[in-house]
Amino acid sequence: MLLYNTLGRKKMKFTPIRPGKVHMYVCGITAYDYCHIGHARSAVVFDVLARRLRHLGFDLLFVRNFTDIDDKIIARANRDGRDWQEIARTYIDAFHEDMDQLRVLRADLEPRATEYISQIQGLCLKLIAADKAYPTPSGDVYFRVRSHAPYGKLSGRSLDDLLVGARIVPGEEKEDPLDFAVWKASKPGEPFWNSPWGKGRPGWHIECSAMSEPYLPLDIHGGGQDLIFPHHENEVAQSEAVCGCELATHWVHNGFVQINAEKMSKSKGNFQTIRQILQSYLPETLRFFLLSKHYRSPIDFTEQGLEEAEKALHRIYSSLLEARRLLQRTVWKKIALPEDLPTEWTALQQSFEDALDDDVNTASALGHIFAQARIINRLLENKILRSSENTRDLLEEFLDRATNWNVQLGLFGATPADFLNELRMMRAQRASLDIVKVENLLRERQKAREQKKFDDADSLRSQLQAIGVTVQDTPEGQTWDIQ
RNA sequence: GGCGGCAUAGCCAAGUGGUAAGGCAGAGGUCUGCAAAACCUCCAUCUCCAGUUCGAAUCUGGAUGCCGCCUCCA
Repeated sequence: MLLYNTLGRKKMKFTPIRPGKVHMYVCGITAYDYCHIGHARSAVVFDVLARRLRHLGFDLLFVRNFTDIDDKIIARANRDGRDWQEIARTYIDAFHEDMDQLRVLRADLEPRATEYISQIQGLCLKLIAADKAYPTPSGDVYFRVRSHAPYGKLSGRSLDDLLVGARIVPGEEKEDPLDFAVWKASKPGEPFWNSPWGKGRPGWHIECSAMSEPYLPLDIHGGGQDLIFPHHENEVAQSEAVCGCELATHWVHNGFVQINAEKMSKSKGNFQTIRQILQSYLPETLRFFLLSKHYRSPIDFTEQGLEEAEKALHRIYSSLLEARRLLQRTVWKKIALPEDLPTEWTALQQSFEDALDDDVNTASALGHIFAQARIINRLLENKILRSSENTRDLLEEFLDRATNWNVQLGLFGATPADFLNELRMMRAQRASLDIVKVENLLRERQKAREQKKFDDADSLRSQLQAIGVTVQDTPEGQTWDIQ
């Protein structure tokens, strides 16, 4: 498969270092608040990559860490008057709840920074021994950036470029403004661990170097694009300074979720949490929305986007529902299908697979799914072909493919009738619809229709339409939906 | 200021040299007691300019606009 590599800035054929085995490390969250949809995107993107790698037969070891000690966690604990460890636990649990909803599979290993304190200190010692880092009188340890020639190779920056933008804080004990902390002396009242340099806690970047160390070299290292610099650049420097190998051969970075064409972030305060969105939309809607654009491009988060994702899901699930219904038929006839149809049918699924192999192009892959649904719908509509044995075979294959899509994308895996029902309820809730009133009107209309009082029936339909409900008459009776 | 990315129909969005996937919305038609859904048909020459090429949305140069990173951030 082709995978874009930030290191080199082009799509490259993905070949694991150890034949058949893939080590993938993705930077997880800092647990100090509920996850927003930016976190959701990153998680969903790497979830699909993980699913794809497994589908291709790779033995995948997927590691996603938690940062459970950090300035923000401490700040949050102080603000809420809670213990910092409790804060971290709370939001790690919330992360799991949210991600389970979004059908993001758990990583194989989910290490937490505080479980790796001794390894972190060990790394610091190695860096100091190699002259790559130095302690200061106040108990900080800094990485000596200028001692590491390849620094900047991932983010494509030169040290001199960086220096211009570097923040120079007076009174710091750094040898060079570019140096960054691998170990920070703790301030009074802050959590600390004893260390050779006094009481302190790890710097952010070193945590990941310590947690990924047992699995080096990594085949894939991932995270959001904002982590490229400085986080990943610093990780590269730390890890490669001591491990004698490349930290990772492939660097994969997902694009941002934007609001009004601007980056959504906590610092801008324009973020929406996953749980806020899930109050109004189904998890699968959000997942579909996030996968409807290529993972490296920015995606603009809008209500309209979610509603379109909803309609798109509705289309596929309706198709699956009708396919299942027709398959209940017991008598099938020998009727040939149009000549080019089987070829097209096979090609579409191949295109789906090819799209995923081309840098995880989920947007393209989804397009090929819709094209398949159209073929199915066409057969379902055709009064002659719908009773063909060949159609039956295609319908069965369609359902099998949906299972495959579910395995690889985490979409279309629900029972169609259940999904459509949940969707209707979610839409009813958004419209603050009085379900009891709807059902009463439906009953009246049912009666009117049975008595062939079509004017009354139409009037009731209008009333329902006025409150947003669209009624459909099917052979099984009335159904309704909200547009 | 340095580094990087993006610009495709009314909206969303694939497409990295061979003649524009898909979704939403819209128009006409089939089906229907009437509808809805579904199906059929229609709906773009790819920001602009200049190059390379038999041939470019796709490559090169330039212009314009938008975004990101350089400070915590998925």
